[in-house]
Amino acid sequence: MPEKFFLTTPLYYVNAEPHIGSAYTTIAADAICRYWQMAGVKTLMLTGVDEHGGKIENTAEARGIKPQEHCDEITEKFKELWACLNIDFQKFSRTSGEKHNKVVEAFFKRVHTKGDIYEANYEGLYCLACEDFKNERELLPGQLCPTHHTKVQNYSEKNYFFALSKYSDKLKKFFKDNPDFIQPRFRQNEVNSWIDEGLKDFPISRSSVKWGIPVPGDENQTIYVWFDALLGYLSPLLEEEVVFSKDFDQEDNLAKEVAKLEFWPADLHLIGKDILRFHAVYWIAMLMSAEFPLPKQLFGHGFLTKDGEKMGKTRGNIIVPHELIDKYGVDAVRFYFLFSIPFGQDGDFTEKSFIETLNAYLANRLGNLFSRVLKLVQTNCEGKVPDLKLDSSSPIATAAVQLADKVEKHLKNYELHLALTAIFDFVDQMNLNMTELKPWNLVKSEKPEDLHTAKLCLLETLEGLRIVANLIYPFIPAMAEKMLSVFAETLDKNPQNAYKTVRKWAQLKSETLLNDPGILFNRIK
RNA sequence: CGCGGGAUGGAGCAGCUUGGUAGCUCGUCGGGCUCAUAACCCGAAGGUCGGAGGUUCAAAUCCUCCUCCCGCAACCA
Repeated sequence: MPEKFFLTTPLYYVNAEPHIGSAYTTIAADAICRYWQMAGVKTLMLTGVDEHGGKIENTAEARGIKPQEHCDEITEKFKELWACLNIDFQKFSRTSGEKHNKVVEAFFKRVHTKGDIYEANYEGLYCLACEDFKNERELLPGQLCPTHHTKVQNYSEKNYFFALSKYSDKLKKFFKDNPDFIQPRFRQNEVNSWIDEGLKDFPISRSSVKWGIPVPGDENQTIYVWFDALLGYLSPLLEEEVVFSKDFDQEDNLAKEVAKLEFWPADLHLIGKDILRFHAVYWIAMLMSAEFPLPKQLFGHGFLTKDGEKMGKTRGNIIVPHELIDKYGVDAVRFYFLFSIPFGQDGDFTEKSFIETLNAYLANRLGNLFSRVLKLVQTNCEGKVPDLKLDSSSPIATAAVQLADKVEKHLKNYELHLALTAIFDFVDQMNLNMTELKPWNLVKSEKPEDLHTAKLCLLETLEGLRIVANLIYPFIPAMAEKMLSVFAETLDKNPQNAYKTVRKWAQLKSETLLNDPGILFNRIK
């Protein structure tokens, strides 16, 4: 078990309202963090927004409002969505804040002092209509801008460059020495090939963008968004009085403060595969330059498609998180994405398979098992925990106490879907066990030993469900709480305390009354 | 030869790292049970694992080549 766990989601770009992709990342992050938190690890989850850049400037302008207003609005939507999705983050990072600016300035100065920032001319193809540089590959034949169909021009501007090329060998060695750093492992190949192709210094300032952090000592340029945004993982951890103190950006002060931080470096940067380059190459090199402690792991998950197609506004096939939540509930959304997409790979969303999965797992298996056992306990045991001695060597008991280890193993490997699969294998086992023993028949028998067997079966199932409820909590907290409320009279309501009993058998107190939670998850018709 | 991922019964996927006669969910068909949310259980039909070669006693799993799909390709969030 780790000593502490600091996880970040990407800082989402506020160019548009939150979409299902951001929600997916954040749900996964939340499940991972909730697990460690429940297991007693000191945990910090950071999410937030990335607010600077020319694109935001343009979007705000198009809406006829100031960039800051636009950012504030979109930021609220992100926060609201995280609340709806039951996301339990502790830090929310915004890159438009004054404190963040100070941190970025100090970082810039530090890297500059290390000799890794220099001025040079950036030459590129510029589209006057877009007011933006274009990549040769995206141009139409004849060097025409793809949006404006006008010819782009050669253009040269003075920029500040980060000396990325200096770090090729160091990065190479770092990834070689830390083979588990990039997750899933297959993504390491891609990173290696980027480095092998040769890393070029890249410009980290823009003269055309106003909405950004001014380059220290050069008010005509702003710092490139990525250089700024990545530091958003750090700035919220530093205290105000430290950042705003007089000599904060002098000498090694920033480094000293970073060294003092309890949670730095991040144990996991959870990101989408699209921004792997920025994290695996740029960010690590930036931290190397500043001589700050490096993160422990990077996980690049896959992308979601809808009905086999890439989602996009132009295609009009975007999944709006709120629509799904309103229609099916938070846990349904959380469960589907965590369970039915092998974590790390791309996954497809179709409403049909969404509904099928939820019905099969949440309603037919878990929900139904709850219903059947509680009904039997109600009619045959006066709704109380049967007063019997449990055998801790029965198949159900054995599987139950081993379940936590399985779940934890998969969680450590970020195999969230397998963690859930393990839980449901156990649920299946209990369903099957009941079907075989037929307690509903045994209770009608004249023989006392039959009645005993029946009640023992019910008690075992209750114990098993107690463990399931605890272990499934990080994934579907709301439903898990509903399950735990059944045992309210006999269990600690705090998930952290309840979790302590997850590897132990026979924890329910005899003769305590069980609450009826009603239907756990309604079948979707 | 730019890089990476994928191609497995009707649909969606797991298995491939550590080779040994293919597994899950949904769907279909037949049966059972009745405690339960038309649920649960059993059984059946259905795949020679994209194609071709190779290594091996043995390959979905390792190697080579090919085809098709998707993503990325460094100022793109």
